[in-house]
Amino acid sequence: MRRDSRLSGVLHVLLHMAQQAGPFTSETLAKAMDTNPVVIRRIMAGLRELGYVRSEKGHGGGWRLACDLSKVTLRDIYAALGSPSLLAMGNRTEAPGCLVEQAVNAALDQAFHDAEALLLARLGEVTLAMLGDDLRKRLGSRKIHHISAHGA
Amino acid sequence: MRRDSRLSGVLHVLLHMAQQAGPFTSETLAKAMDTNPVVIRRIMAGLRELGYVRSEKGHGGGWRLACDLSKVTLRDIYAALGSPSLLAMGNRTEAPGCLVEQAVNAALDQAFHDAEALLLARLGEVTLAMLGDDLRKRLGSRKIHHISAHGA
DNA sequence: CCATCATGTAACATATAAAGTTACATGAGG
DNA sequence: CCTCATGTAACTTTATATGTTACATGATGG
Repeated sequence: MRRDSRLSGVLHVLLHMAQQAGPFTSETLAKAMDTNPVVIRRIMAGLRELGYVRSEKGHGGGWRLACDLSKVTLRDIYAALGSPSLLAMGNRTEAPGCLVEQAVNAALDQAFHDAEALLLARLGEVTLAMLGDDLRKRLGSRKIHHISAHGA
Repeated sequence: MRRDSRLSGVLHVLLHMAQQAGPFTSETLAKAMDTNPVVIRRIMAGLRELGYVRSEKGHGGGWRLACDLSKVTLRDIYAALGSPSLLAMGNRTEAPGCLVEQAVNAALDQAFHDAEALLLARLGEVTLAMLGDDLRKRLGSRKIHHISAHGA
C-alpha cells in the first residue's frame, strides 16, 4: 500500500479548524483536503472518542475542536489514530525457533525500537498550538486562506 | 502490504552462509528461509552488484560470501537492497501549495528525519561479524544447526 | 556436443492495508 | 416530515511486498 498519511491528513484538518470558528462539515473538510467525506469521518472518529473534537448532526452540525491546543501533542493525535505501525520494515518472523533468525531479530529490534522511541518522543514535543504558531509565522503579512464554509 | 522484511531476510541468509563453507544454491537457501528461490535471487541481486556476495552458474555453482564481514554493516546491506523507505508514515503531499500543509509537513519531516537518521546510524554500528559473534554466543554449547546442502 | 544444473529475469498471481466510494441508518433542526 | 449531517458497513481501487511460473543464459561434466 502507499505510505500511511493519516497523521499528516488529520493534522492538516485540525490546523485548518484552528484558523477559523464554527463547525466544519465533513464535506467542507474533504474538499479542502481533496478527499472524501467518509475518509474525514474515519480519521476523525478516534479523535472524537478521546475528546479532542466533537461532532454534531443535523442543521448547523459538523466538527469542532474540543481541546486545549497547547495541551495536545502530535503524539496524542497519533495515538488517537490507533497507533499504526511507524516503521515500514520488520522482522521476517517474530518468534523464530531458528537461532540465526533470533540473532538477526535482536539486532534489528534494537535499532527499530530506538528509532520508534525517538520518533514518538519528537511527536510528543510538538503541540497543536505550536503548529498553529508556526503556521501564523508562515502566513506572515499574507491573508489567511480560509476554507469556504459552504462548499466550493 | 505487509511490512518489508527483506533486510531481515537477507541478513538471515548471510548469517547462515557465514556458518559454513561452500556455495549455497538459491534453492537450498530458499528452503532454509521457507520461501522461493526467486525471492532469494531477488534480494541477493543488489548485494552481488556491490560485491558482498558472488554467484556462479552451473554444477557446483551457487552463492558465496565475498566480503570482510567485519567491514560490512547492516546499513551497507540495507543500502544494497536499494534503500527502501524506512517509515510507514509519510506526508499527504510532498510539495504542497497550502501553507497549512507546509506547516504540518515541516513538523512531521523533522521528526521523521530524526528517526530515520537514528535508525540508519544504529544499523551502521552493527557489522555482519558482530551478528555472527552474537549468534555463536546464542549457540553456546549447542551444535550449530547447519542447513542441509542438498535439499531436504 | 549435449544433458544437467544453477543463476537471471520477465511476467503474472496473491496478500495486505490505506484510501476512495456507495449506500443506507440515525438523529438534529426547522 | 423534510433536509442536513454524522455513523458505519460494505465494496472498490491502488500500491507494494511476496510468491510463482516460465524461459533464457551460461557453466560443468560426461
